[in-house]
Amino acid sequence: MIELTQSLAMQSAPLEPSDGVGIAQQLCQTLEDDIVTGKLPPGQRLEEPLLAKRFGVSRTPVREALQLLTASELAEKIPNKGVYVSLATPERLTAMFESMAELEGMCGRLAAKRMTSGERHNLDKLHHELAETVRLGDSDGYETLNRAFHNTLYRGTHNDVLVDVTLSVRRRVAPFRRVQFTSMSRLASSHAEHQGIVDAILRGDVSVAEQLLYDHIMAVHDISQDYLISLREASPANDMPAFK
Amino acid sequence: MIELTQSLAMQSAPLEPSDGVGIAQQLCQTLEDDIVTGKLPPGQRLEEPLLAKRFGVSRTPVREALQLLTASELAEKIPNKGVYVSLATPERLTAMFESMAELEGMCGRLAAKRMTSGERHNLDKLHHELAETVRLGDSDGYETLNRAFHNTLYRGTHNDVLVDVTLSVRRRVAPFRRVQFTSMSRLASSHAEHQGIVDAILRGDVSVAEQLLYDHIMAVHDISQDYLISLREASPANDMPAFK
DNA sequence: TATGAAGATGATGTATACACGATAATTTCC
DNA sequence: GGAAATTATCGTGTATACATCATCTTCATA
Repeated sequence: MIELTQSLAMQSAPLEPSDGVGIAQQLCQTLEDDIVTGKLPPGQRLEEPLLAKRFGVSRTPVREALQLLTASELAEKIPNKGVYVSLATPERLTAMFESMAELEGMCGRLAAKRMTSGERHNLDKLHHELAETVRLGDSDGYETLNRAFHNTLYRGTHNDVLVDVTLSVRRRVAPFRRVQFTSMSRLASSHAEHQGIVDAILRGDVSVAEQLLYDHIMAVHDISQDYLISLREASPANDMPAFK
Repeated sequence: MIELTQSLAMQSAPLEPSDGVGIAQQLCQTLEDDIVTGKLPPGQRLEEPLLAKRFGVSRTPVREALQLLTASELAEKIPNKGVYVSLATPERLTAMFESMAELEGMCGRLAAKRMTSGERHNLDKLHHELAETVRLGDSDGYETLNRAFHNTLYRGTHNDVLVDVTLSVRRRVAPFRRVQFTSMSRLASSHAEHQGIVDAILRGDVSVAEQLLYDHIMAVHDISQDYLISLREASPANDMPAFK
């Protein structure tokens, strides 16, 4: 628990406001990364004064960043009691992954119908680049390219709202999707699943694309569920205050 | 344009902070209502000092409320240039309704599979209550019950995340869904569509429930699209500043 | 007269200060 | 000695003040 407190209290880079965007967005991005990578574990309290001191800014942009996190459901705000990193129960995890699987399937179905030949070619190219990272065992590279692969699928729907919705859910599950890439065998099987997906999309097979993408996400769910349960057995009770 | 400015500048109820929740949430709710009802038209600028004066509060909770609106995509924030009520092009409208239709269909499919007998009974009861409002021509009552009807469907999925996502998209399309209820004939046909949906759900017919719900939403899309186009013909150019 | 630059005006972005509420520690009473 | 109440401390909620940026006006110049 000590290093966690340090990660909150320790001073970070000055975070100049002269950057392209505002301070709050940078803060939000940083906190989001820390949540996804596990530096800020679920249930962790996010105190404004501490964060303000850590980043060398006032509470105002910190509040804004915390509100952004809350809006994307990565954190929960309890009135007069502070903001906490969202806590995942096995039920919530299942709900998140099922939603993600449904959305991915939906995107795949629409993408198989609507993608231009250029977009289909791009998807195929990404798929081949992913093969390289699998061969090298480069899990970081795989994660990056994998994100691009799925993004391409989403955008293939040619529906900006659907892209937004899907991305918002993906951000929510990101902290739990990530664990899969630590396993090399999962890297390979993930890529194998992609193969069928790409084939289905390239030939415009909407129902197969939908089904395979659903299964693709649900496979990750099973892994994450196991991981979460093993975590909760290790540290039994997480004491996040309930609402009122 | 004069009455619009007034609706922003005119002082409103004092908005005491002693209420159940914070000031920002109340502000957000009020502004959301004003957007949905059309008092604040798309493209309208939302200036913090004006709103602060109108509600008799400082800029801080106003900023928070505007950020909440921005998070739900009802408004757009342009750095250093202010917050504006989201502007809908026909393309965005179609994207929103298609997403909504897909999500409703998905919810209907899962609800048809998972609803308890009690939940199915509730849905049927709401359907019969809706019949009453149609008979009376009570469009306000219909709108309220209709919301409850669809909410029951969403919750029937037993997936909180999916409920959240669906509700968030519904809030986004709300300003454009609303116009349908001004037409009496639409009230009747909407209710007629519900009949088939309820039947499919009660007998657990997943694919028919999904398809009928998709069509049900897309019917509203057609109406809204016509309405939007007629609007844009009336007032040609809406001058919302572009990003940079 | 048209055009462009400089100043004025006002809004947004950020920082600081105060008020309220919650939690925790200490004291007091049983 | 233990439990309940009171006070102390700290964080959140709100208000206000200052800095920065955008826009509009105005005046000078071509």
